[in-house]
Amino acid sequence: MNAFPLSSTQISDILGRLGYFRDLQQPSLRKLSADARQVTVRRDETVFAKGDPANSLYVVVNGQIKIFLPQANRAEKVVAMVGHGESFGIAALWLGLPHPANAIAKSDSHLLLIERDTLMNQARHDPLLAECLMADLSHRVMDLMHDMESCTPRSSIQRVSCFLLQHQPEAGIGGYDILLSTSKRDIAAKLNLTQETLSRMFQLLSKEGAIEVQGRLIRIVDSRKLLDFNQANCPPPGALPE
Amino acid sequence: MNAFPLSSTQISDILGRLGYFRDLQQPSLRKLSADARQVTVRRDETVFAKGDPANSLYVVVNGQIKIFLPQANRAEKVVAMVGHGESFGIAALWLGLPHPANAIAKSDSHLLLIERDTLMNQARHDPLLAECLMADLSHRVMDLMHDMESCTPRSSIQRVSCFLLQHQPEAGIGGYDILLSTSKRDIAAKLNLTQETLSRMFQLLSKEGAIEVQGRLIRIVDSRKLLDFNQANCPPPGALPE
DNA sequence: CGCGACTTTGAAGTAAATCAATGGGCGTGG
DNA sequence: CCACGCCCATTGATTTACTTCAAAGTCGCG
Repeated sequence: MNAFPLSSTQISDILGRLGYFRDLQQPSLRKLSADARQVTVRRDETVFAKGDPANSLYVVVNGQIKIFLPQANRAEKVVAMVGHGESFGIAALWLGLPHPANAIAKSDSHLLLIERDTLMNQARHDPLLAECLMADLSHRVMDLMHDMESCTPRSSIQRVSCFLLQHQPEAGIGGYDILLSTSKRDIAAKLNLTQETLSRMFQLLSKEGAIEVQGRLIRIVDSRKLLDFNQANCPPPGALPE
Repeated sequence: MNAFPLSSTQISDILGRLGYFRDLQQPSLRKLSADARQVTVRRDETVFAKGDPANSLYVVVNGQIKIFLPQANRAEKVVAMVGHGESFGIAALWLGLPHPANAIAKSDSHLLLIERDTLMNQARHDPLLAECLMADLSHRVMDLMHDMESCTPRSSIQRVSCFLLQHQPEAGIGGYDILLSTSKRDIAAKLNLTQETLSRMFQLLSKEGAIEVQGRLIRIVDSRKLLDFNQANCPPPGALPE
């Protein structure tokens, strides 16, 4: 994890274009940039580990960071994939607690680090910043809820169909495409499945004519069938209607 | 869900004593209380369902609310148990999104409802309130991460031991007591287990001398053994008699 | 005392993990 | 341009841990 010297105004520039802080005013941006630094991390490099103190907010300029919980048996539960313009590490930072998960780079990445005190002080002075952060945290909560929803059902076919349905652009019954944000191995880890099981489920859904799989591109052909798989108690067709 | 008329100052009083808003100044409290209302919900009554619009923040004065994701097969995933002085519904509220989960009363409860606009406006004016809300949301994120950690491991014995270890007061190896906040059925639903499996795991841990169970009181006798169960790839060879 | 809710116990079936090996895609280097 | 190695994905065979179904046992409370 190499520090990368950039002028404060350069950093302020980058920050301002990041969507995350899009609505912020110049003075606030400059304050945040004052002692911010940019770092580069290489693929597979650890940004922080579970239990590390949370001293700064991480904003992803480019690349991709994987947030995951380490588990026994070398398994891991993927919590989030963080990409361009998104941030991570805010909850632990705000409470002054150790990080609850690991963060490693899936590809070479550039990150901006904003110091804890700087952020908290500025949030106290700028309601707009506080609003940004609230919105970010709220999104995190909603994401985690969706995650729970897709990784807790008993059967794997439900987990997978739930996941695919969550990526539906609008509540409708048309078809749509999903480009997986990461490898199927990591998607499996997000759904609490093995890659083998995920593969088999994709296959099953393909055979049923619900989806088509081409590498990382999943084409949802018939979302109604997905709904059936999601709701039904799996195999017995029409077993328990109410 | 019956509305319960209380004067604004009464509500302000209650709010101020709630820990949640402990640090707030009087003027802020009064603003929030202005159009707040108190409602009573009876045991098993639904406060809101997944998909309902989020119009207000809920603060629990007394009683207990269960937040859970409905699943196929009548199963449910318990996300949180909310008790005295805690709040729920903030994430969806802040983003103007529908609630991601269901909320029902586990026992007769009194709730304070604060309107969305009131809360957001006041947060813009009072940095202290914004801080409170940030801290609350951060806690929610941390809780959800812990939840993930305890409900995702493959084996049920790991789920249970992880859960028990998370309630350890300090990082140490001494013994301690846990008073379950709700029924074992709901605890099982939180860990994504059936009540039967949870019961069997408690039994196993008791036989191993790691814990003692007396109703809702769990006495952790030897947390090191719990750690073993948590880390090991299930039963260490020979440690699990038939 | 007796009812209902919660919990425990038992027996059986199954879905998913595990282990193991093959196949495909892609970049590097010969 | 092909050959090689690496990583990711797929496929198959086996095992077992968990759910499910069913029933008995406990606890608390009117």
